[in-house]
Amino acid sequence: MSLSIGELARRTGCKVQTIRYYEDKGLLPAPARTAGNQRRYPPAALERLAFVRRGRALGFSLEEVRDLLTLSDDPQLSCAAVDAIARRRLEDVERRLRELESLKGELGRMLEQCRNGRVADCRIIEALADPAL
Amino acid sequence: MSLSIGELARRTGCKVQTIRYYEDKGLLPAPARTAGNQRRYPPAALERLAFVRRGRALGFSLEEVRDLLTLSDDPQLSCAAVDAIARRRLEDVERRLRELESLKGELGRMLEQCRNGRVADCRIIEALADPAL
DNA sequence: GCTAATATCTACAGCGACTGTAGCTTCAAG
DNA sequence: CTTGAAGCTACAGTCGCTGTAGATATTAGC
Repeated sequence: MSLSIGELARRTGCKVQTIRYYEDKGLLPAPARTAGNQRRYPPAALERLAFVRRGRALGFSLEEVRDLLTLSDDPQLSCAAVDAIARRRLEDVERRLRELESLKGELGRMLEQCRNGRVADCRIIEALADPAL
Repeated sequence: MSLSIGELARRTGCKVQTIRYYEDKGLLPAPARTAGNQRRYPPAALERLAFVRRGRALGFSLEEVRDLLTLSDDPQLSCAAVDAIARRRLEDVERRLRELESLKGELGRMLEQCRNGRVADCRIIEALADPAL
């Protein structure tokens, strides 16, 4: 019926401290407490936390996840705001991809040229020390 | 001849505080000081700092950069260690690239399906709320 | 030489998103 | 009723900076 924080953690693959952290940051509502002050969650908390985790796994910031949660709580709203958040995120991902692609290229070239000799002749060190880069 | 920290910052595109931070973390040697306790750098500091910045731009951690600096300071050593650091970094980049590619795919699919209607019908929110993901 | 503007100094707080720790209290099983 | 696991709060630490406060130093113009 109601879940302890440990149960909730186990079932969502999330650490206990992280759940408390999300509560502190306003992503999860403060749940009921036992007489001894321990948190007891309704089953719906599973879905809420899973939503947060999936959002995080997709790279949304906690703030974006909070916004998405707020939006999802009001189904009458237009979903343009949701679309905008996801679109911004996609642009971030694409920019990061381009950056990483070029890093990959540079690292790859550096490694290819490394003859595994002395540091004195190392192309990797040279590349890092080269003012032209 | 010798550079103030501000000059060094201006010439490397690095913030003054960042330079002090690097010194604190052992990436840059503590420079000479004026009578009034201000840092004065020899010209070689420009190259050292540039090395650090290029390493960071390539995604090496401060610790990796420190290791690379130590290696580059001893040109007699085999550069196998340098190669290993760069190789590990390349693997990180490649892993991250794969992750981002799949995120890009997911975000793209979510956005494609969004009809810009009500939140109630929003595919993005649905995707986040879907326990199957 | 004097003043005022600018630069630098140290020490510390804050970011984001957790994670770990200490020192308790509570809960559940036997 | 005991014991061990789980939970509680509060706080420190991670990484790589960045920003701030309040004091001191340097430099340029007059």
